[in-house]
Amino acid sequence: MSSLKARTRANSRLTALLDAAAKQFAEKGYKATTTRDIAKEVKMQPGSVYYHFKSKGELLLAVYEVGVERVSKRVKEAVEGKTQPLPKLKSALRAHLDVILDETAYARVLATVQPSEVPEFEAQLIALRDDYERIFTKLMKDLPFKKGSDRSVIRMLTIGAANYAQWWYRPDGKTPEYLADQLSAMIEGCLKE
Amino acid sequence: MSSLKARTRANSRLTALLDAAAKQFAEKGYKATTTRDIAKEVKMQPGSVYYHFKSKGELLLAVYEVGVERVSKRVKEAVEGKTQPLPKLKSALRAHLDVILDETAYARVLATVQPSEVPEFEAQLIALRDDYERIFTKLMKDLPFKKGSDRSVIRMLTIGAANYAQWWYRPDGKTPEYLADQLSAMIEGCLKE
Amino acid sequence: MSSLKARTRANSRLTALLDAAAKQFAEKGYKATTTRDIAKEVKMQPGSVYYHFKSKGELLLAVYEVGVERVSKRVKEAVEGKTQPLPKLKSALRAHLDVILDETAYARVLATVQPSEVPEFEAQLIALRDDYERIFTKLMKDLPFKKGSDRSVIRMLTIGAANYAQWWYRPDGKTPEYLADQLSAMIEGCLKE
Amino acid sequence: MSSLKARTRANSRLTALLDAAAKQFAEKGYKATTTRDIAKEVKMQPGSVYYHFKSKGELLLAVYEVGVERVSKRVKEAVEGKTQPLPKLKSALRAHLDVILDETAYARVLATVQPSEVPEFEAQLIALRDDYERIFTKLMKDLPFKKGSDRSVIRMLTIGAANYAQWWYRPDGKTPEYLADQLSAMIEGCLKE
DNA sequence: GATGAATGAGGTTTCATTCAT
DNA sequence: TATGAATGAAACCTCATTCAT
Repeated sequence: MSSLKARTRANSRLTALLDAAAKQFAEKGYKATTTRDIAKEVKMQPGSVYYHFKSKGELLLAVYEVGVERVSKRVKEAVEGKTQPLPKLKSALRAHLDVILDETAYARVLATVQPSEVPEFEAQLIALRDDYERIFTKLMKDLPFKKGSDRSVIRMLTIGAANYAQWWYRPDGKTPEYLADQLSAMIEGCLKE
Repeated sequence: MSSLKARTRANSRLTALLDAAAKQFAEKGYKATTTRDIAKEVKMQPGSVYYHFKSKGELLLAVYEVGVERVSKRVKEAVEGKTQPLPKLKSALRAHLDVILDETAYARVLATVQPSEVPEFEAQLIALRDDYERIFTKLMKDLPFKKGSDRSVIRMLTIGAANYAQWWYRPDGKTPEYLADQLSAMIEGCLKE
Repeated sequence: MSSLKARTRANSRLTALLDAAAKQFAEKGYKATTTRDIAKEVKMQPGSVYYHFKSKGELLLAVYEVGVERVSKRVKEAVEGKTQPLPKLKSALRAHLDVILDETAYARVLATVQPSEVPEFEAQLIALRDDYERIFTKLMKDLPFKKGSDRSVIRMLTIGAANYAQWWYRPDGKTPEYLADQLSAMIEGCLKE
Repeated sequence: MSSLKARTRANSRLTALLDAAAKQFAEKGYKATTTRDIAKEVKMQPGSVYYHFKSKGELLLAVYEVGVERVSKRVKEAVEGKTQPLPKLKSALRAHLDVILDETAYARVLATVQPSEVPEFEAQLIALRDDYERIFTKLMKDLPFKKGSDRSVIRMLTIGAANYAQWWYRPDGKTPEYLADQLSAMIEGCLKE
């Protein structure tokens, strides 16, 4: 099988299928999403999904891959050109929350579906997620934390705060950027001045 | 039917059933947990669960209730006697993370199972969770935030950071208290001095 | 789960289920037999089969076990009391063919379904079959074969001839006993006089 | 459509397809063999099989035809030149077992797939098989059986013993010829001297 | 206070087959 | 000569739930 990217470029049905899967996985979680319902959304027969993916798990894996790729790209772009550590992190957080709260569902799946829910692909899902989180590890490395502040714990708490936001965030309230700024301020409080 | 509390006091099998349910809901989520597996863990027949609870949803509701009660009690105890706002919040966060990361599974379910996963009881589950979160609303009301800091957003980000911790926290690393202190420091940075 | 024997004694639906499975496995083979059709024959829902057996494979295994038990019992009874090797073998072959060609389907399944068709239980199915064939190994050990005759090859050819008979035997022609006598005669030709 | 022979001569892909089908039908039986797996073995797409054959059943029929043709040819060649009935039969049995146990899978399919498994072509498959077995009917007609021996039953038992051998024969043990000799000896025992 | 037997709806997956290109 | 995409029927199996005992 050729790469997913090559395949999707050529085929709009496959893209639609992935979109539907991403949307439903993000909304309902992995287990509660049925291949039947995904198929129905793109007007396929349930069995037709299996022409494109060998199993429900592989479908999730594909969504995860796209998700990581998209959010990584956006965050990297947001950071580009910036040189000072704090503005860099701020931009990154804005991009992250923007993608997770605003955009297509792919990235949201990263925050919704825990790798442990799909034992057959747990390792691969974790690896993908770790890949992404490494971007933040790097960004935080350059920040001058106060004595007593634990860089890596703060990183995980921050990512958690951002990812969990999808469970309470309502688009009609504050913007993702606004959330990002509040979150940045929380980190800023832990820095030397 | 009499109250759950009265029933559990009188019946150890019922307690075991709830314990098993809490454990499995916390570990695998609502959908991925089967009534069969819960029953098996306490050596009941699948059908017997329905002697105690009318449905899987009601079982979750019961777990949620116990969870809220326990974590509320612990947090309230932790705050008791303290008068200054910041130490009060710190204590509360410690208690919260302690219960969520350390203790029996009941409280963890609050962070694992989203009310939207159980439409029949969504309203009640949200109400229970809101009840609990109100404790933090109050605690934060007394804190002197800097200009520009959004009390309610910071509250939600904080709770999110704490709840999400269960997905990455390993008991062999730092203690829950340590996490709580880092999280407190992040809030502290948003306060006037 | 208690033993199959105990369970079937107590429950006629389970017995009916096994009977239907045996009949259909014998007639159509393992793959071509569907759990749906087995269920339908005993007026159960397809899913109900899985209350009694964990999988289609386990259902076959149960049939195999009963099959081996029945044919073993009949052959052992047929041999009982006889002391001379040749008459003993003749009786055994008669019993074997009788059960395979005449009786309930259980034994026929042994000759119809090759263990390799059910990879998950291949080892167990082979063990069961070997158990049974050992009866013939013993019976043949006492026969005085001519020089050049290979006891074990002749045993396998004989069992094969008998088992294959179900593919061409028509109950309206000769009796199973008649076949057994012809087959005995073929073996007899290989003995010293 | 022109004859299969003509088509295969002209097209090596078709030959490969038939080879793969024969191999898999022989190994796994008709039902357990999927057109997909056959296609995959020759690196075709599943749909492409249907360019060559109208259905899975016709594919089997083609394999059966080739199988009968090959084993017939080999047996006829083996008999050629010989005049005495017993050596003739011995040669025939050797050839039969040789083809069934040693050679390409085509012939093995005759012994593995029962016509009843493919209702749409049952009659044709039986006819093909009967064609072949008639060779043995003729060979046995010339043998001087003892009184009491039933020529046609012995023929069927013999063919059964030979065909069933594929289920237990291991190439690392005795040779097919050796089996054939033992089987011949069993028949010989039923002859007048 | 529970169980044993079963249901029925629906889940994931398989597979022979079709058909436009 | 094929293939890529899909279908539709049906396969095995799961699971919340029911109910007589």
